[in-house]
Amino acid sequence: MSIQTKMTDSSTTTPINSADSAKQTDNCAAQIMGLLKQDILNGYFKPGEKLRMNRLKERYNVGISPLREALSQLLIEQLVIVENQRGFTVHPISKTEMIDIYQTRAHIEQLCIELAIERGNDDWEAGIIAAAHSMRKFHPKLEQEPQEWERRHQAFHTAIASGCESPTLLHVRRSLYEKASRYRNLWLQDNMQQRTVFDDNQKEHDALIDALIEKDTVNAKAIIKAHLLGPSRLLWQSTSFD
Amino acid sequence: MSIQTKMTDSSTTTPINSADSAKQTDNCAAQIMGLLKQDILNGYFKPGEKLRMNRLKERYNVGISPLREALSQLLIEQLVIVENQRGFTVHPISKTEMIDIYQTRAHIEQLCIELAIERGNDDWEAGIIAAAHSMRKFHPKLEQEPQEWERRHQAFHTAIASGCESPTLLHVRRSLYEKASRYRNLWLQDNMQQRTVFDDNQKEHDALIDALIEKDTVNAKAIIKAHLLGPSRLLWQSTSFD
DNA sequence: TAAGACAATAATGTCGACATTTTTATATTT
DNA sequence: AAATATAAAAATGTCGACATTATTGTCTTA
Repeated sequence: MSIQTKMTDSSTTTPINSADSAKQTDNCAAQIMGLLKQDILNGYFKPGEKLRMNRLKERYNVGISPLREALSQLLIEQLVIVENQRGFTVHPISKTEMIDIYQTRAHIEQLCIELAIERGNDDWEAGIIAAAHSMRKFHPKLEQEPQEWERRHQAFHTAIASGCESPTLLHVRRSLYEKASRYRNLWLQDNMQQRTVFDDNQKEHDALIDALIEKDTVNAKAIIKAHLLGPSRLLWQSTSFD
Repeated sequence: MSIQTKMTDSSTTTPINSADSAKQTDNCAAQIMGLLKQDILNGYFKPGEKLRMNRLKERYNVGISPLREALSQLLIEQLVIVENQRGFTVHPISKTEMIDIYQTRAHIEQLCIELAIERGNDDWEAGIIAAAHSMRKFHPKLEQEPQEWERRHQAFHTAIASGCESPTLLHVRRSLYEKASRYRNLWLQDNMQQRTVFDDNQKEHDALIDALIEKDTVNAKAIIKAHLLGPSRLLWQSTSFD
């Protein structure tokens, strides 16, 4: 019935593995880690919620050992916290932390862009154009499949940042993106209908591409900062939490 | 005989817990995580070395479960890697990765300083002066207790960076410092006798403090970059690995 | 009625055991 | 003798079980 013992039986694994990118080469704990991360980032497990082992066992159909491993990995990314003999808890959210994460993210993104303009070659520019095209084509279907649009949006910005050609810096960037996405998901549920916000987004994207091609570092950094921090300001002002 | 079942028996726990900062409030896995990290950073476990469970069990006197948990935590920090059904391995080192880590670290440190100069108050300046004094007083005993000097050196730079008042950014900074310390420890074993390097260090520290007090961001950023990347250049040129 | 002590319940953290897989050693064949 | 196939050995990854600890509910008492 569990994942790892019946690896040949596809009927039991598919309902779990079909959810997202779970490489078959990874062991059970790594797969659970991905699923658990998704559930936390998407808000299935609420901030501050206690993660009881029995419930997790039932949800993912695995034993305690891989669960503890998966939770341990999320521990370092500060998505869960642990207290001795009191189990695991979803990391609580706070307005101060959110502001800190978003501002740090803006600084890191600026750094990526600065280095990318220095080091980026033609392939880098081509990758940006391609990602922008992919995102622009999907713009009409924004309301229908928002998460696919978000995927392409992320791919666009990743194509830009990857020009820095620093795996270490990109690792930091990814970690911050994931932390921020918790707050973003909470926000998107309320503000998805605001189409105008996304139209402004599109204009900023075009301006950003122009600045990148022209290697205008100062302008590009200003645009990306506004692009990241602009929408989050709405969230800061809301007094829904903290 | 194990740690957690005989928590009242101090005779068996002290030889393990006395090694370093292992809070009694943490569970067994967290303590093992700290010890394991130390052993990897200090080079007890060599890069690329296979971490056999039986050996780890004997070394730390615990079962498999807490070991897997501890290793899972180090997995995210990229200190160990794991392959399905082939166990854990110490993350290998490479010259390209080292260069990337050090350069990223320099950028992050510059960012911390830039923000610290903006946001830092009198307490921040006082903390720097105090840490510098503590380090300077220990300078004569550098050869006798190099690791205590290193601790004070780190405390000095942390006092500076903490002025940015961004837990998220400081978390990133700490993570990069730990990754870099693997390479630094390998280097220190060979170059500890070079006293002149540390004397240059001292001059740079004084210049850095001056720039910080005068809120000379440009100068401070240049100094910290040279301070971080200067010594590492020696390591880059050595062809001892990769 | 409210506060505190005590018992019952539930949950956590670790170990040992078992099935599966990888690695090593041996034997066989050309 | 070298290469492949086979068998033995070791190591990994997961689960169930047990001791310890926290939490909840109940009962007593002021």
